[in-house]
Amino acid sequence: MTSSRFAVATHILTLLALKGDEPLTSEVIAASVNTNPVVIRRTMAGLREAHLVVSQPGAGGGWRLVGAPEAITLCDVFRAVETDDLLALPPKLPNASCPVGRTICGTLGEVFHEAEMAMAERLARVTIADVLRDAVPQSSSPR
Amino acid sequence: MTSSRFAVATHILTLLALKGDEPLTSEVIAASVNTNPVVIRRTMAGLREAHLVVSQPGAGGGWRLVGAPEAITLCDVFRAVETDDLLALPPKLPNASCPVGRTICGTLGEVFHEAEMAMAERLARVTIADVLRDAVPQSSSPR
DNA sequence: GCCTTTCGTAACCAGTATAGTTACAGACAA
DNA sequence: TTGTCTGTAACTATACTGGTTACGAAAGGC
Repeated sequence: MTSSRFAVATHILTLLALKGDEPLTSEVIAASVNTNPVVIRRTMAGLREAHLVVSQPGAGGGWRLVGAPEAITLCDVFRAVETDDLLALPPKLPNASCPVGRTICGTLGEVFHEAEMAMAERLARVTIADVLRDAVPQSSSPR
Repeated sequence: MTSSRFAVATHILTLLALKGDEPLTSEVIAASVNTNPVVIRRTMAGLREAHLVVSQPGAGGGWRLVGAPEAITLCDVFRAVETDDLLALPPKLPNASCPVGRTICGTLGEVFHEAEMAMAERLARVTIADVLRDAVPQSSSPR
């Protein structure tokens, strides 16, 4: 199981998309996510590094979305906040004197990578704008 | 990040496939995986419930594969040992008085499920026989 | 320049999960 | 009946997460 950082990050970005250009403080965001402002700032660190949001200290400051909600996919969000692999290899190396132990990590490493790519591709088909449309149906005109 | 149970379970099943009908004890398996026999038995519990292996107590006992290695996919193995969802929703419910907080869990729940299904489909395309072929290339005749 | 607001981050705590280990009861075969 | 296995409970060390407090630094209003 992953941490909930990915879910929290998506929630935040959707909230920022809803508010448009108005900067939101960590405290306001924390009230919607129902957690602590520090937890929000911790999550935002990854999003800022990925250039998905910008932050502004001082009075009247807060967080703003960088790009268009249509241009941010959930895959981008996932990559920004979730650094570890989802599927884990064993903590200790297997016994190299066994033919299976010698090869299993390489084999599984490839398969795991492909499986994670398949998941990422599915996430890439959903954008923050899609998530926002679920929250505020009238927020977007049908194409 | 998941536990390493999935990787360990795949290792074990490949080992059982390599040995054919000869039953392997937890101790022998533990030596190949490089861990403790109890860790092995713990992992096997899920595989036994899923009818992927059978166990036999007593002298000359141990573990044997139930079906053909070609018939066991990594998706089967994953489902047998990994019970939790991979992608997690936040521990505390969001604020229902916010339009995003009200809907985000439902929206993300669907997306997460679809993403996990995409991963499972990829895992279903690999069998224990495939993994074994990586370990012992001559173990299988080319089709 | 000073004061308020806000981010940025370190530090710490509680809860939880995992892997590893010991211990022992129960099942089975020779 | 004895030795060999599985099955499982219990305990430990370790690590990660989320929550919290605290405080420094940046920015803007007065």
